[in-house]
Amino acid sequence: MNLPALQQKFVIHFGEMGARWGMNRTVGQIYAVLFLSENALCADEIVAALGVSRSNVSMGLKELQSWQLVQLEHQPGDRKDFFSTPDDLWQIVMTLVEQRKAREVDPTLTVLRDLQMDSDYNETNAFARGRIEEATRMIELFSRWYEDMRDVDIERLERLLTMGAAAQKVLNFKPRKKTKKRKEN
Amino acid sequence: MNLPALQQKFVIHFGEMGARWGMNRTVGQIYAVLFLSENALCADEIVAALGVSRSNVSMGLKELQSWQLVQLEHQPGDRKDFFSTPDDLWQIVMTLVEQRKAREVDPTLTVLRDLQMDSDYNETNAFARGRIEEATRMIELFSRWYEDMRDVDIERLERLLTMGAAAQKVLNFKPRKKTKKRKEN
DNA sequence: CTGAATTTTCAGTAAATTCTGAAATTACAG
DNA sequence: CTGTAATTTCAGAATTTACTGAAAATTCAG
Repeated sequence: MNLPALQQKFVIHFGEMGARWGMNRTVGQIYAVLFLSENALCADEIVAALGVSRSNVSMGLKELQSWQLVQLEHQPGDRKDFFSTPDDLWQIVMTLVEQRKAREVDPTLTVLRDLQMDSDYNETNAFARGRIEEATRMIELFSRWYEDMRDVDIERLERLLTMGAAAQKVLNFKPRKKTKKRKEN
Repeated sequence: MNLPALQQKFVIHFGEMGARWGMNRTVGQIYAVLFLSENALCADEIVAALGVSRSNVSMGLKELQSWQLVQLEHQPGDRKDFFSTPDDLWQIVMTLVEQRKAREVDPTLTVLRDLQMDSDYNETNAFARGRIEEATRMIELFSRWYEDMRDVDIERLERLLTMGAAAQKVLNFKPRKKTKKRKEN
């Protein structure tokens, strides 16, 4: 890997995280390199930075495009494709959230609804039915909230988050539930 | 797999999702079986339901315990371990969020802070430094919000979500940003 | 068109992860 | 203690996923 030591740490960390975020290591690393770069980079520059094969970078960039996490641009008089990440970090976060919702929660909601349409849904034991319905309601609640919040911009977000936290504190006149799920390892 | 057809669909779906959620297929399936079961189950019952090896179930249950997603109990006069999921779905969701935060965002915050402590941080190019600092701020913002919201219960949450969404609509007197990140595939 | 530059595809391989069965360990009733 | 039930560990096998290099396809200047 051919990068200043500090940036390399960042890139390696994002590689590890990428793996936990449904991409893979290389994809995470490509993203990290682009994220730290002021100007858009072409595939060969990424190859040089990461020391992986050209084809791997090509596939990684395709993956990032499918996540809409990366922008393709062209430079005058150059035939190569150049890639960059949005300047606005908040937009990046929202895209990530949108994509993960689409990949992780929407399909579940679809399955849950399908199950409830199933002809022998009512044969299923009542407890399982209750669980399925409860889960459906919970996901729908979040989905509706997400739809409402989707386009909020970052300045407004800071206000809303503060507001939400304050509201929570105000509403919370009863003593809090004992918090037993704090981890200590 | 030895389960009523409808429950089997549910279990298989959660297996696929489990894989996207940093567990693996079997772990997701074990969780799904427990989630749909009114009473706690022992390992052999899970083996029977899923048709995987006893040792695989053992490892899966250990993993679920490390996520604190599963409770171990004992039944009078029985030496086996029995496992169940919390009755309260909201608690399950919060545990998931807590755990994913601990696995996906906290380590990143640590790395970002470390980078900024690094002796040659100031040698790093200004753009990259800006990105790192911006990312740090964003994660800290969410972390603080999360801390405030962590122990809210579900009835209160419904109010807060509604409130948040309403607040967002009220604040949003300016026209919304053009939403260009909706995917259509 | 032609051909050089660039990107993409893909079959095969490498690497990583998951799963199993057998053996080891633990837990506890008698 | 002893013996049996139950759980865990772990080395190797099976499966899945990631990566590469070579070949194919695409793009576009001339």
